[in-house]
Amino acid sequence: MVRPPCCDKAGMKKGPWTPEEDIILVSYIQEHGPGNWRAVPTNTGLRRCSKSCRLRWTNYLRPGIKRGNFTDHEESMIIHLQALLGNRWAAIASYLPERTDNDIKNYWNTHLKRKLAKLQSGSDHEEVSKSSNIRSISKGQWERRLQTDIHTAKQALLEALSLEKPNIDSSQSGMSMNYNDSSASESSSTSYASSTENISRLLEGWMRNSRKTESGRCTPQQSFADTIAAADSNSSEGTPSNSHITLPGRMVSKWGFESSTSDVSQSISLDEAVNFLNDHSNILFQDESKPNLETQVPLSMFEKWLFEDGMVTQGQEGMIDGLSLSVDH
DNA sequence: AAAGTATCCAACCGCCTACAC
DNA sequence: GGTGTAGGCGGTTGGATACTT
Repeated sequence: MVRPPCCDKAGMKKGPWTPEEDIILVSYIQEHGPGNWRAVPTNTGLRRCSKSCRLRWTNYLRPGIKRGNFTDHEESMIIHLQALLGNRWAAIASYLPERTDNDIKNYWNTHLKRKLAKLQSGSDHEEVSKSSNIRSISKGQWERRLQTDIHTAKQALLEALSLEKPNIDSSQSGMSMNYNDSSASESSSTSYASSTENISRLLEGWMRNSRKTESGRCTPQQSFADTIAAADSNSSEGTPSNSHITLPGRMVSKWGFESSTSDVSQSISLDEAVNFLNDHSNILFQDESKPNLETQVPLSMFEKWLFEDGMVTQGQEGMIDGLSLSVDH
């Protein structure tokens, strides 16, 4: 039996997403929420397959995604988790809430794999191969253990968390507002698809145009060319602006951008927008696929449980240390 | 400056699983 | 229980960019 394609491939567009497509998708998701991807191309008129829409959202448009360089801590976490879980990128990504599985996978394939390979062919080959043996032995044990214990452990940790909630740095919360986000602003790529902040610039520009055209109404499509121009001019300035906001979908509605047929009936300042985001972040992101950070097991606790309880008792802490120390930065 | 090579990463492909009927 | 479908996942590709010669 041959599986039919997820959608009719004929007439479906492929390749990089355009700003307009992104806005249409974001606008649709703000109205309907993520999910039911099959209906997205039909309802939005996007000539994209449902999978493509889902991927674009989860890997790029979804709020809370951190882009740019991986920190040392993130890097060591990936190495540790990959050693324990294998190439289960989605599982690994669940412990790095701001990173997508695709990002982690790419980072592993392009950076970490090479680093580890370099290490393995290094001078301390003997020690490395010893660690590799330990790793191959421990992986199965740990997978089993993880399967059986992870739920219990998480429950316990969540209970502990509910007693003393850690202060979550706003810069690390699931809500990503890219103003002052150095990692985002670092990206100086000129291609549209490589920069999330372009979406915010786009929307910001669109808002500006909305105000400008309030008296003489025009459709989003009509003002789109101006918006692109505004985004481009912002982009060329090079320095990040405090007004660059990565907009979750529902925000767009608040500002009046509903669909191609909607009127531009509201306009608010960016400060107001930030306040709105702060006030509504719990609502805005509650149904995202990524876990809420408040319900996410903190990495330090997870690591502690993972490595102290297991590795130490099995005399394997050297493996992890060896791996993390071996990663030259 | 131009050509060749390496690297990065967004997006696609195909397989698998869960679920509805 | 069997079948069809949607969504999720990991592997891979290809275009763009960066770097080297």
